[in-house]
Amino acid sequence: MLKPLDPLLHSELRLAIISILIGVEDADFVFLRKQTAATAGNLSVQIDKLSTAGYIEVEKSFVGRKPRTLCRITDKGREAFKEYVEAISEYINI
Amino acid sequence: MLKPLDPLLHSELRLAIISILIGVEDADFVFLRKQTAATAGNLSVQIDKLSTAGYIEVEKSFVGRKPRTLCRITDKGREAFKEYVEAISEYINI
DNA sequence: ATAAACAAGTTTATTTTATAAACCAAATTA
DNA sequence: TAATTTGGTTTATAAAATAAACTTGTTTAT
Repeated sequence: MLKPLDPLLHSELRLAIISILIGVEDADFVFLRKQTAATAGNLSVQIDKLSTAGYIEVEKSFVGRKPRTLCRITDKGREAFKEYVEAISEYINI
Repeated sequence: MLKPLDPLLHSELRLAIISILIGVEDADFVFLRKQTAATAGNLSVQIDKLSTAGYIEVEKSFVGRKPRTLCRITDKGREAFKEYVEAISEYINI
């Protein structure tokens, strides 16, 4: 039987966010927006879901006088991603 | 930029169906139901979507007096699956 | 100095999906 | 012959994704 797919990660935008964050120390909202080409609203919502689940940490600050939202993957997020990769591999490895 | 994920395949149950069908000549409703552990209603709906999209062919007949719904992947479905695998690989290959 | 445009998000509303529950017709079993 | 099972479909509900509208503050042009 195929492994179930973590619904939090089985979402195009959230998976893209995690995929980006896993390769870098951290990334801010503006960078994620450019990389994913998502609308700001959608990105905001999905960052929130990942943060609520504890898959990423979000740090809000100001750079000069502009707000800045920094995102970083957590150990829990890394582990969830690893499991997701294992699971989906079953589906795509014939 | 990450490739977009075909929304028709980026669904746990539809992906499972295609994943199964790609490895066999054909499979019937009962078999798919056992393999996926999906409810009959959900399976019925998702088979319909894949069929409407031309990703699978559905052949209804009777065996003795019991109805039988046979599913088989099409070339279009095979091609879509191949592209989906290429796309999602970008997300999961760190 | 002030109006217009832009930046960085958030909130709310709408659309789309997924899923389950209810249903149906025919066959089988008790 | 009544109840249950089989093999589904249809309809209703819950959840998700997405877009549109809004907010707060900043920069630019007049």
